[in-house]
Amino acid sequence: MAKKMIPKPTESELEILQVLWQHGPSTVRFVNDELSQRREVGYTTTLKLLQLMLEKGLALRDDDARTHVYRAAVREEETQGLLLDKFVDAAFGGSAMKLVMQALGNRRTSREELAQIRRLLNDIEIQNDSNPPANDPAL
Amino acid sequence: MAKKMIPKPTESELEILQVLWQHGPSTVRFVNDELSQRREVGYTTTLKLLQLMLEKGLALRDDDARTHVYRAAVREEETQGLLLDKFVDAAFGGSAMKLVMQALGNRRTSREELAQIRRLLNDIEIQNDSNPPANDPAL
DNA sequence: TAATAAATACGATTTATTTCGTACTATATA
DNA sequence: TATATAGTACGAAATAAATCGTATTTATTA
Repeated sequence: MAKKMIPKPTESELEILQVLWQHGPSTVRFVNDELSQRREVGYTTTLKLLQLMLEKGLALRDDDARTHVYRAAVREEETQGLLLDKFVDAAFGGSAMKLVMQALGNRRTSREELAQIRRLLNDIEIQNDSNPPANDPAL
Repeated sequence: MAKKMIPKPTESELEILQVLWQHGPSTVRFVNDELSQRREVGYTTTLKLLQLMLEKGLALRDDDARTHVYRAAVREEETQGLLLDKFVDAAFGGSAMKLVMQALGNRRTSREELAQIRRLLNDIEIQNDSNPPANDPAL
């Protein structure tokens, strides 16, 4: 039996998750204020979204006090990874490479960021070398 | 005045665009056959989608013959870039860096692909050097 | 030529998502 | 304490997207 089967967040839910990830446990008021900085959104709309997220298992809440406090029930990296997979499939026909090239090619990337990527690349190559694939043509 | 204001394709429309980008101008029948390999979808559903895409300016068609031929009206890289921007915002809080690190970190990347990225990194650094930002701390 | 098959057109339904109004309850304050 | 304020609950409307059924037309073939 599947453990929980938490669904993929919708656009609006993701927007809220960003707030919760970034700021930690928050009241509806706070989340709504944050969202309102980006676009117009009614208080009860945000409330309803958070209630739905609770039902879906995307959020948890502490309702001991009158003013409830919500927090993310899904981890940031995990969720991003999931969404990334779907996105690579949907928009790049499954090629993560094409996505990376686009992301790097089409925007300004600072020296520090470039260095960061180089370090990651090095790490990956070390991984590859100490753990070569069974069908490595070099073998 | 905005030139055309072609809307962002929906999930299903994107799926169809992938077919058109990959195979070129296609009949409804062909597109539907391709989609059917991935999931169940009725012929008239695909037809309707293509008709909507035509209205929205996402697709063009040649209806000289009885059997119409549709083709993409938007370029692949351009559309991917647009969607990528939105996605980085929605899922990664605007940090393309985080996205790239995730994409590279969480999946197997071959030596050839790694080399390809290094080449791109080099190109970008050369660009940066010949065209340094006004507030470059190194200056 | 009559019947069958293959295609388009398009309204209508279904499903998912977002938004909001209103009722109700608890707290704060004049 | 009475009133105003801030909060939650929740149904329902509004919107967006996908799906489908059926009518109609054109081509194929028996």
